[in-house]
Amino acid sequence: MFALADCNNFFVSCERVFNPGLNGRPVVVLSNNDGCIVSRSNEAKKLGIKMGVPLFQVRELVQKHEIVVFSSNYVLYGDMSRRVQETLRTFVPAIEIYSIDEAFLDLRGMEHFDLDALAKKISLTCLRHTGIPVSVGVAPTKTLAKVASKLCKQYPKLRGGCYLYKPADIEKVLKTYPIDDVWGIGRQYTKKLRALGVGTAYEFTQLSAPRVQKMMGITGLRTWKELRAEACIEFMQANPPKQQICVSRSFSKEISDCKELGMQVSMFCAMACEKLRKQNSHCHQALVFILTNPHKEDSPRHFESTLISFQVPTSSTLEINRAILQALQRIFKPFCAYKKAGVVLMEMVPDSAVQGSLFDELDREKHRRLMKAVDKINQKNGYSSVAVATQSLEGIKMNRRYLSPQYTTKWSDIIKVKV
DNA sequence: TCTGGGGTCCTAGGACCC
DNA sequence: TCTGGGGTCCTAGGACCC
Repeated sequence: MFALADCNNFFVSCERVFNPGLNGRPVVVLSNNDGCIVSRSNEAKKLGIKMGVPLFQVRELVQKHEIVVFSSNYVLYGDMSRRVQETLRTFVPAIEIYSIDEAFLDLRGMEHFDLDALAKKISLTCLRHTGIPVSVGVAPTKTLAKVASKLCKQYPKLRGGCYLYKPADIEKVLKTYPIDDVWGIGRQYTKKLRALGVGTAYEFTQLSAPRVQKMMGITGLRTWKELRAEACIEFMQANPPKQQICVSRSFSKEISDCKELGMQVSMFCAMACEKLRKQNSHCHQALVFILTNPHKEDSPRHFESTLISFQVPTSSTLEINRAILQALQRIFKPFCAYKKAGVVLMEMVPDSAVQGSLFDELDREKHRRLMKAVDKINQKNGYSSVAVATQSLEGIKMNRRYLSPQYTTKWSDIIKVKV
């Protein structure tokens, strides 16, 4: 058996923990740059606010119903996520962190426990310890555990925990479960399946295996098997190092000045390199890209990227930054208004497997020690206490009009309680 | 006026090798 | 006149996830 612990409306729930006056009111949280709605309270969902819509398209609705709006506060959400994870770890030997608001729990070998009671207990404990409501679904496969956790959200009677294992129960649930809510079935497959008259998860399980494989490949077949209670998506306790690391942002105002753009890109580069070192990797390649606003029809559109290869894999911010800024010079076009830029690191190798070169001119040991010191200082004293001089000192040019305090990570933002 | 930011896996087809 | 058989690697594109 596997469990999925899924935080309900996670970003909104984080805001509510420190601002209980928001309970019962419609609340939404925006993406970076205050662009789109990425988290909604149940009240906001009921008002018809869709996931991912740009804020400006629902402005009227927001005003009419006095929907409370927040910019995304990832420092807060990251910290709350860590607290939930730590609570989960106290219940099971192994958890797989699937995303900022979801984790799978390995319950293999725990079948003699009352798993329904356990699920409810986990949910209640998370709420008590962190203030975040969590839905815990337990089932024989990961895909069915996802189904079960969704049931918790639909039926408050379940008190946050649902154990779905009897074949008859599974069949009953799948018969009313919309196909597009199944994990692994996205928009394209939904369209194809609906055209075949498959509207529920149950109907999908009734197709033949070869037909499913032909239409949706091996991944589709896995989903099909999982819905039929045959576990085939592995439980991954340790998350493997990333094969790509990307840092990119949209800007609040378009940038036409090469130097100014360089300062932003330089900062993305430093952020990406920090992530790279954190997972103990070096990279062979780096890519920088810049683009103009694709939504603007009348001004010149431009997307450009360039790839840099390093002879010897590197994780030095200095080396990568220099190469990236040179590359940026080559692709930058004057008279273009750039709306977004990013840096991607690729072709990773572990620190321990770096192939050196006889003709290397860089003192890599010196860079390594310097980067280690920089990371340590920044970790202790806060983000970009020490930075490359080409980096922007003002941070990212980003709208964050509705930002909440950093309640849990900044002394001055900690809530004061009056006695 | 205003439109996010990260990732992964799989497959088909082309280039190339012997 | 006739024109093999087996393999690998790489890339782009398409699907998916949160």
